[in-house]
Amino acid sequence: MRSTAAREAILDATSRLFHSQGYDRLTIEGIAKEAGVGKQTIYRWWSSRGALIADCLLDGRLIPVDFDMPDTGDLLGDVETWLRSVLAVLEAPQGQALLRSLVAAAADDADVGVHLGESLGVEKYLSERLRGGIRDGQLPADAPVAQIGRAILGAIIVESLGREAREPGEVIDLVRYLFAR
Amino acid sequence: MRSTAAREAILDATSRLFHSQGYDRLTIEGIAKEAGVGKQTIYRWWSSRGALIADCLLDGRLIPVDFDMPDTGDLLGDVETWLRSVLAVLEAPQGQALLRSLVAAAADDADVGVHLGESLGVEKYLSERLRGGIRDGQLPADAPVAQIGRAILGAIIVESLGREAREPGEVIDLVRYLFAR
Amino acid sequence: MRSTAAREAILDATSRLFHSQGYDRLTIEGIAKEAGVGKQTIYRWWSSRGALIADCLLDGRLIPVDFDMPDTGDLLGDVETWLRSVLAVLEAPQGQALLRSLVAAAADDADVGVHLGESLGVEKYLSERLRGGIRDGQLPADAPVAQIGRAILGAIIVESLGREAREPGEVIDLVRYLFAR
Amino acid sequence: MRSTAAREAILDATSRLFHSQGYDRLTIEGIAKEAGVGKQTIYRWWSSRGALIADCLLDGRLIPVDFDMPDTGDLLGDVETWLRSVLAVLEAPQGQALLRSLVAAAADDADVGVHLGESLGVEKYLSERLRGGIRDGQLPADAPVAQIGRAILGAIIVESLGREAREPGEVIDLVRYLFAR
DNA sequence: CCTTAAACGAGACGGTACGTCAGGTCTTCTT
DNA sequence: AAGAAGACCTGACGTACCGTCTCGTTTAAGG
Repeated sequence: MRSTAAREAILDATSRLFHSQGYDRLTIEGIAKEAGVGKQTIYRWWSSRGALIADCLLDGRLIPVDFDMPDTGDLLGDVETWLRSVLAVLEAPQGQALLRSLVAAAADDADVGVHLGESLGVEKYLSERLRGGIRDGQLPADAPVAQIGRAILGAIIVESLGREAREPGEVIDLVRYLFAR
Repeated sequence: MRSTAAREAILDATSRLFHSQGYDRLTIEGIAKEAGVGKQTIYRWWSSRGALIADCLLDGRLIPVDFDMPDTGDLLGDVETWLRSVLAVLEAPQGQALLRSLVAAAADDADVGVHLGESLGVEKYLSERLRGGIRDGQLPADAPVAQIGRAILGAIIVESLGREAREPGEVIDLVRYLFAR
Repeated sequence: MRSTAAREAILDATSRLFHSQGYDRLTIEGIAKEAGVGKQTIYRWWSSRGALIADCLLDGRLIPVDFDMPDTGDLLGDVETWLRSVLAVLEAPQGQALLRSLVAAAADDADVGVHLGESLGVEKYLSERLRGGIRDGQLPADAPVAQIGRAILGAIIVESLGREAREPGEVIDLVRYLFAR
Repeated sequence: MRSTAAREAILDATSRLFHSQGYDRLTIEGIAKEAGVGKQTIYRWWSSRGALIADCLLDGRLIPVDFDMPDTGDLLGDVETWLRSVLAVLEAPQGQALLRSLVAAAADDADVGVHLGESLGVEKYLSERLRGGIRDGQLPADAPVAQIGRAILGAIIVESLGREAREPGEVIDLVRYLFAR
């Protein structure tokens, strides 16, 4: 007999606070107060802070972007389209901090970890499109599709962890290098 | 006049506890007790938990491996040599957890972030070797060296965050793909 | 909803430690540990160490003596009865130290101060009995009743602060002098 | 080869801080900093905070008033003269707080205790004058001189501990009652 | 429709850790 | 040699959250 209103309020409060304060300042008490909810109601339905964030992630509340990707037949162009929508998130105010918070949450909690790449569209769209690239011969048959997806996302993450002043074009250079053959 | 004994004891305790308990369970009080030191002595010299970890990282206390890399003339072979020594860290017991703890620390704290790649030898050895690959024509002149380094490290990190049962060969496939042309 | 068990345990621990260690060695942490209680539970209900002691005082946990005083018609005799029960507290082991601790607490904290004389029966019994002495003519109508009470208690306190080896009869001499006319 | 300059500076700082902050906020570190002195220099010459205060007391740095008392032949008048100079201290700004701080220090530390009454002139002047009162027949031969002194001082202290809004005349009523016969 | 058990908000509870303050001891360098 | 400076270990401060545990109070089914 679970209250959907409470669930809504909790996930809402969680994503709001996650965005405004980051993962490390996110507390269950803060969420409960923000959501106007008792702490027990949170503990009743989620086993940990991580589970809560994973739920938000799955609901698309943390990265509210649609990473759907067209298949125009131009592999490099399509991948750049996807990449630009990911980079757009990072260029928003606090975008880098948001990514690092997601990474921190993913490092802390397995639930978040398994859903992080997913909610950025890596498996669903990027890898899928790469497999298309193999089918139509734009990529060699033995191209390690999943690894290439991880490499692109990973390069973005490592750059963010390094707090380097981002040159927006750099990851695109990587992508071009990956498919230039 | 700063006590070197205290500094030693603190960094030692920090790395010991970091390895045994991970970043999220690492507390200043725990370190102080383990090191037989007052908390104030820690706060006097380090501004945060992150600064402490960054110092351990620089001292090579967290990843006690030498990532020096030969230049045998065989680019792919040399990169695989480097990669294998990185993967060896992950295959040790708790290796994956160690990497995730490092990532969590890097996400939390800028000091750690800027030194993470460094202490895995990414800039110092890997990128340097790649530049050598450009010089001797094994890589095209416009290969984005730094990005390739981040991509390899990033793929490893993303895989670890995803808690995927590691197939040891997978990242090597990526490396081969990157240089196979 | 406040836990009476916790309140009981805290006041109990406080008075126990106050007796055994004195005011200056009395710590909130010590009380919390002795009471098997979290520190916050103390801070939630008492604003300071003094408030805690004042509460113990009001509950009769620090000076567990009944200072009720008969009215036999013999003013001097009755006052001596009261006085002897006060002196009995001082003659107990650590009695002088207990009084000094109470005085220290009263000097530190207003709550304790306003209740100190009260819990020794100065206002309730001694002053009341003196007013009876005025009514039946054993004291002049303009005798400063409250001041006389304070003088007797004050003489005891000053003597204790002076660490003078107490001659038990001395304060009684004062009382006799006060009423001999 | 003790430095008198340091001694001066320390006692000066102590009494200055004692007056401005009270006994409970008086710290050795604060005194050292205020005096421009190393902590060790304090610990070298005084065994405790109390000893320091007792020294200040003896030097007349805490109650900078001369309680010398004339002998005009009028016992009550002379005692009132002494009393008024004591009450003047209390009526100064923070006078009550100063007295309570002295009492707290006296309760904490025996050295301070034995000198408190003394530095208010109780033994030296008041008791002495009372003995004169016996000699010239204004007091009965068996009047408990020391006790009467303590009673007067004690009444003032108890009143101050009770945080009662002082009616300046009240203690004088006590004195009049004590000698009206 | 009415009861009745669950889910709920509120928040107290025993804990752990935080970052700070001061205690008293101990160099180390200066005068 | 004594002192100024201040690092050191210790222990307590008052606060923030943790996850668990009552409390009444909704609230939504099922009798």
